[in-house]
Amino acid sequence: MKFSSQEEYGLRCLLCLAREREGGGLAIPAISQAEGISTTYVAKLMRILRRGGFVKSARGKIGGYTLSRPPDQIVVGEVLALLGGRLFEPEFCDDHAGDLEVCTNSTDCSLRSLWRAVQFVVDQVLRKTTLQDLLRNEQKMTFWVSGLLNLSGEPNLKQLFKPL
Amino acid sequence: MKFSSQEEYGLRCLLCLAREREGGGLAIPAISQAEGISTTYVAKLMRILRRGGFVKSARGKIGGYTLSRPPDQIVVGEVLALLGGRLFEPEFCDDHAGDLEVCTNSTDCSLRSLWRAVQFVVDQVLRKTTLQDLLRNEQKMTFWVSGLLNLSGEPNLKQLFKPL
DNA sequence: ACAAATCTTGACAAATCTGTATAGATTATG
DNA sequence: CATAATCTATACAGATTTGTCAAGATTTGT
Repeated sequence: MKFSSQEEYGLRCLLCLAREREGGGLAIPAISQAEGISTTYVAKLMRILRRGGFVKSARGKIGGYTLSRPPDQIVVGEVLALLGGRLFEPEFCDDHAGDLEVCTNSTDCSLRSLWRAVQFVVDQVLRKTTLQDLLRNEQKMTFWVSGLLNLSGEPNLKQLFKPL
Repeated sequence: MKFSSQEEYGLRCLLCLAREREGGGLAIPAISQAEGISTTYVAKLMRILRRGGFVKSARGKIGGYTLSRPPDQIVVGEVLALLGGRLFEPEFCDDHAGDLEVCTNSTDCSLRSLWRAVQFVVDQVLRKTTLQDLLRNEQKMTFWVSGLLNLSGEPNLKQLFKPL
């Protein structure tokens, strides 16, 4: 299970715009330079983000990209879903009918339940995280995340660093 | 963010073995038929699982594969880490020193913190899930997962089905 | 009208992931 | 020993993802 390149770089481009105060826009070359991605790749990513409704574009000499909404109203989970799809797609195992019906294939469906459980906990985090939240530095971000997870105090912080 | 094919099919092969009571083994053709995967692909996956220490193999006419340990001692998170790697690799952003040091690059590191947070909640689920747990049917599995997530009762169950 | 800077689009090449093919090594059984 | 069934290992082709290229369209300012 990995984040795709498109998810990582797309989100970085969006963060780049979020860092511009008062909705100031950026052109592709500026984003490219700031993030160290080629201009053509930035163009491709921004096109996806535009069609997903997260940014607006303007052509011409003073054109560029701006966020469609303030950073605190752009949910990271929705951005990642656009760039990389969802972990658990409803079509994963279609042998069942109804919302809580039990599937005929117990093997597939125990996987299905597991996939859904993972999707659920991931959404718990990503639904509550906005671009604005990602503008903090790492230390603040770590404490904030700790709060998200209903952890409190120093000892639990260490859990964030514990390997599997 | 997706589970890879290798993660899904590898875990299915392992589940196939777990379903054999009393550590009875299975040969590649049997697993292939049970899961609908080609024998050659099963062979490739089982090789990975063997080198990861999750199964033992025996060659010859009465050979085949068996789990190295009982199903309740095989942690799904460890299996998936072998088959598909980790979401958050420690090398993700190496510009920092020490465990709680703040990275110089605030952008990279807010992503780093986010990735780590997602990894953390995923591990919360996958560390507590064993092959034995996955042998339940979907309904039992859904309730069990609900307990894992500190949810309780019918209303919260619905959360598992809520889209992003 | 023209030029310069910008975004837009589809096609393309390179890298990675998926799944298959093939040849070989090991072991039980007669 | 011979055979048949098994696992082992590497190499290979197809599909997908990643990232680039090139030609075009739009807008500003002169």
